[in-house]
Amino acid sequence: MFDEEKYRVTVFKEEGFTRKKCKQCGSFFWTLDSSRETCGDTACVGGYMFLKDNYKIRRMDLNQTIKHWADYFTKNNHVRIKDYPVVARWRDDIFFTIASITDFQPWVLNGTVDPPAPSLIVAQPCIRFGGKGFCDIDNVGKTGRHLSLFIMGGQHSFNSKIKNLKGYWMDECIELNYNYLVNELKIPKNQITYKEDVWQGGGNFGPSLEVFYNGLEIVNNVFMQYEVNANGEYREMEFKVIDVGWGLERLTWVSRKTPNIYEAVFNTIIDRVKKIAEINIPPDLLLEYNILSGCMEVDENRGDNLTQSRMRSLIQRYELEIEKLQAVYAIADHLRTFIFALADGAIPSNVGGGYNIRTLLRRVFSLKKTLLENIDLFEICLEHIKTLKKTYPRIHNSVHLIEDILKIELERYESSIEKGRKYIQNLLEKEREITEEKMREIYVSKGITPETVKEIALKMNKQVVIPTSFYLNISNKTSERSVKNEDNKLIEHIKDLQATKKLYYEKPYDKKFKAKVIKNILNKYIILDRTLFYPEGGGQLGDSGRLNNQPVTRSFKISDVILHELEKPAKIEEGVEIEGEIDWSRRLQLMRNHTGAHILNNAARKILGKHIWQAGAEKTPSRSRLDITHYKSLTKEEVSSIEKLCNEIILENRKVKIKNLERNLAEKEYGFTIYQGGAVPGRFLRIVEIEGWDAEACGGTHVKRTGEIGFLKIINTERIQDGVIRLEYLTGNAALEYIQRQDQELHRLAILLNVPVNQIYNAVEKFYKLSKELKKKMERMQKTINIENINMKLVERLGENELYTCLVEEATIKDLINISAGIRKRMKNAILLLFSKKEAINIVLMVPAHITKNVNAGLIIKEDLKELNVKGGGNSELGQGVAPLQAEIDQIIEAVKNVLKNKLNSR
RNA sequence: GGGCCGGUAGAUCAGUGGAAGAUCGCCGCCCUCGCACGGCGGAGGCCGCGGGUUCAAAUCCCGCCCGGUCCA
Repeated sequence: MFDEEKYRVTVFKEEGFTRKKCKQCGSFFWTLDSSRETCGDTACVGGYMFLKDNYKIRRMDLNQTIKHWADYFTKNNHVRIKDYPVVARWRDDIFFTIASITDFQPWVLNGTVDPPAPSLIVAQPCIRFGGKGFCDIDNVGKTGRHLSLFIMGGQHSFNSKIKNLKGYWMDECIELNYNYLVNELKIPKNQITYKEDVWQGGGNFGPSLEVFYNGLEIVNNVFMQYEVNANGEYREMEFKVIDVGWGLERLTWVSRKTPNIYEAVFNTIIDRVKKIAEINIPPDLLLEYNILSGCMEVDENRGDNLTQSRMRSLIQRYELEIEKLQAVYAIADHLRTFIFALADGAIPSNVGGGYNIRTLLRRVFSLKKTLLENIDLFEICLEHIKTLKKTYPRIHNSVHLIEDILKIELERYESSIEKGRKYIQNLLEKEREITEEKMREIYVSKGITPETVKEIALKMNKQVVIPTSFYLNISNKTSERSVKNEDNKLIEHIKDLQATKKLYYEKPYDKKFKAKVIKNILNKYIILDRTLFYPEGGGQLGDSGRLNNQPVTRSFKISDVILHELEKPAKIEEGVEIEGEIDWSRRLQLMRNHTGAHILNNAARKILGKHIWQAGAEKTPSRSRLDITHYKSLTKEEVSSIEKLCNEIILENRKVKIKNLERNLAEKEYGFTIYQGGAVPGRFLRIVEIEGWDAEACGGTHVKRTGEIGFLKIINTERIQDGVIRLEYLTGNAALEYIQRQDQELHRLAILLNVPVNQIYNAVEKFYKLSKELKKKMERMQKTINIENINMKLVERLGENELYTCLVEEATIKDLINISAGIRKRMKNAILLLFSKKEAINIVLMVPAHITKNVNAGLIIKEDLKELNVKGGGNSELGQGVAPLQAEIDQIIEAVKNVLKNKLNSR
């Protein structure tokens, strides 16, 4: 796409790099070694060849690497900024921070917010679970270089004349980086190659140069320079950005020359586990094996057959030990990701990013179970924390959770496996084979893999075939959601209008205002130059009220224009001044609920731990709810502690301060906990701070002091999904009314039961038990009943059988059946025809088992009594049915008698 | 966020429109000097909740709640 000159930077000219074409992959690359034929990519050079190099490089651990790297760039005019959380709360398109550039998307890159400095660096932990070109979890442990979490050394420079940002561009960038590699890290220069590539994403693109050290990519230099429009035309951007990502763990690896990246970064953990698991592989053999392992990416080319067989022959006698060792690597990696994610507020769950965390943990459990029974996962986590906290002190946030969550997740995993095992055993006993269809259903609905099915089948001496490309065929057939497009039509009407002035921020306690009508759309939507009406947003409902006495039912905004929706069409002329009034009691209640949400959120954080984040919220005047991230249901005690703490904050009558801050400043001053409500757009953030308690970026309306909330009552909590707890709460009048209603109900109950309120529970328990006992007693009596004490009449002798009938007062069908069964026990030959009158005439016909070859009781009721308006059915021994109240019982008896006579005589 | 599977005795589950079951556990009795085993008997159920269809619903339909699981 770009020609040679685009990549020919000053360093290449000065040092004498030449451009060559890789004989393996065909890419162009730059090198100082005129005899080199390959670009330096892992597969092209046949593995991690740098491990065979004899050059001495300073040995560093990961913390030292980060410091070494950061020191170099800060000495060279870069500002080091604090890294962002791994959970990307400021983004609504991704769950995790996947690159250092993520920190600046979208606000810096789209020009809304200025970067903290023209040239900066950040040691950004990034999590990648999969996706095209990203780390596939299956590669971790096997390829020697893949990690599910890695520290990306982000090196960024921003260039814009308009914004007065004077960064640097390609020449300077490559020179700077080249000097670091050669002079600081002491990597031999003739082993360094620069591979040409084109980077693109999000409508932007530009040239990139990937830097390899003899088989290992260690830096990628991306120069975002062009943008593409809808027609495919492109033009140079005014705002140009350098996006360089250093693989900091890879630098550590290069410095230590261990067989793979895991041994370099997790060495303390791996040494210990190796002893426990008794893994002993000769070091030179492991090195040889790992040099080749770089070509074994699971998703892409699995390495050619030659490499595979060479690897196999290398480890012949150590196959199990290699497998174990790779499990150790994967576990060490996964647990590091787990604790990092936990520290930044992610929780294992069946939805969202939490699901990735759960999958990761289950992989750990499974590897431990099959290969490394004796290792202690919690200890490994603690070891990670010990190392990581030197650079990332916040990692400590997760320490109080790890043990508990590991325990809970393990229990869930095991019970899930156990359930699956039973289900499969059951299925295999009944079915001869398991179809592919069934296999798919089992996996999707119960999470049992075909491998597990096969394993269980094998133990039962049954054959099961695992379908080919099984996992590829699991696709999601989700229906598209229909999008409400009424708002889209409105966009046409408002696109040239100015932003509405927001009076509700300046004067949050005003009820009336005057404003000019800017536009009237279809006599339904009114747009003013200014308004007190708060538009729906941030989980808070919009205001209702009146405009010139016309009721307004809803207010909402499209970009910065606020629309007032009228209840019924009204002619409000454009250009005139009108008077508006908001429904104050409703607004006040919304304000109480909103400030209440902030208090509640932090109270939950204080009581339950730092992993608590807002996961959603809704505030209506009557009822509000706040969803928080937490990994198990709340106990009654926890709920009342949270409630108590909330009300203390309310009683302390703290100030609620509101200020607008530049995004960078707000993040710096208050930290990332300001993003409780999710992504907030714009350069300035409106920070709502409850003095000494909580600060959040929030566009809602709030009371001035917490005391105005009056009282906060949590009325219900539920687990709406794994990892998310919903708290329903009320404030102010609504809370009081709720308590009063509860109180009234209790008193009604107390009067009914004739006991004091505090004894209601005991009283109800007593009555409940009594009613159960009576029901039992009744059934027992019905079953022991005798013909004599129930007024049975003999209708007819039919050979050895006798037809009896009886009308039982006040009996249900079920009673009749119980009575019949009771009599049957004593009189084996009786044919019983019982009736009772309730809403209709109930009929039960019970015949002895030995005559059912001739007589079918159910069929008699169903077929032979049709003419008498009897409806019903049953099995051969027992028929049941009903007839209308006015039917003649005698006629029914007569009919049954005749049918029986016929059937029994004709045998 | 979307899809799928499930909720029946203390536990594990069977029951696909016609009398609510099995196994384990629990209680009592027999056997034994005693225990375990064995034998006999018994207790234990709002069949998740709420509607609907039907003469009749654990069973069919709709909604909700709860649990599990897969995919983004």
